Amino acid sequence: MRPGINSDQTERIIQALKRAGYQATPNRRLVAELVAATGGHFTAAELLERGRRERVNIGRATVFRALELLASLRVVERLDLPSGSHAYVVCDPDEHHHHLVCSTCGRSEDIADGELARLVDEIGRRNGYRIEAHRLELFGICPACSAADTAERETLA
Amino acid sequence: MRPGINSDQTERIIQALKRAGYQATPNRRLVAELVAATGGHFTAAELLERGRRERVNIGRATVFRALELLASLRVVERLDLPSGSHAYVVCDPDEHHHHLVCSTCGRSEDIADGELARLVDEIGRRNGYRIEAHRLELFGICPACSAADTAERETLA
DNA sequence: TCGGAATTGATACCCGGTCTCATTGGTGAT
DNA sequence: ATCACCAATGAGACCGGGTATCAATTCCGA
Repeated sequence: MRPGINSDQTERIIQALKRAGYQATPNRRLVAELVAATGGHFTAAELLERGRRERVNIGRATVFRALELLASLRVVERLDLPSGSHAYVVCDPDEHHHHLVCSTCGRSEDIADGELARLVDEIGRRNGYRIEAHRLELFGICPACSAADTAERETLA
Repeated sequence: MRPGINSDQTERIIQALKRAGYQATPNRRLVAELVAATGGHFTAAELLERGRRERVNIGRATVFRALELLASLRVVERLDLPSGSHAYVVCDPDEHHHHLVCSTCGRSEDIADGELARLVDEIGRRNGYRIEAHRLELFGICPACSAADTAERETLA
């Protein structure tokens, strides 16, 4: 992990906590760091495991609570993978967006809503629904994994 | 429930099962009927409960298995509600589509992919991802619930 | 009618997440 | 510095949705 980049992000998360009136306790700092240290998605169980490597006594509930808190601040978002399981991703709390997730390495990109808003409006109008929320999730192979994949294929051939 | 409409749909589900080489057992017929009898989404637990009202000894696993089977045939799809819980909806197995779900009554409409495909392509290209799957979910208030809501509001006023 | 495969029910289990509750720690007013 | 109080924590029980196991049944084709 590149310290410069991630400690920035850690700090941003901590600030978000404080701004919302929550304490920046050591546990929450730890979770913030771990979250910031992943470029992609992670499960609660993974995070817990990583957390326990640094602070043995951190409770399962504490990790879930921290994640829930971060989710409520929109610093983190929970996504539903095609497999049916859940994962969390760090993301930009400031604007409505969607996620593009690499199914190989788990890396995730924020996608601006863009034209989708128009499309969603139109669908609502056409069906007479008052739309309250929408969610778009994209899954695929990221450039790096794509490259790695073809490289491997070539070595085998 | 209107027999004409739903027995058609029940039959379609049964046919799909047979076509795929599965037996149309009494249990599966029951599940098919129950599924067809709902206009909107339902949880596995609800379905089980309704099932037990008609056939006391139907097992929980059997219901889950039937649902899983129908899902694999794309007759039914599992969706992730904003609340985080899961629900199932009946839907058209023949073409890729998305769902518009009423958050009040649970009714659900199939939405054709339409322009979305183009948008998805473009996002993939822009990010260098090879997109494998995408999912759009819309939540809102259906016309009927909207109407009921304003009606109630007026009586109160 | 028979034999093997498919289906079933009961039940134990698993996993992600939440609840409870007693303890600990932090914070702000004094 | 002290104290009172609320926020946060850990342990562990609990819960809900779903799956695995396994023996008993049912179905279907020969």
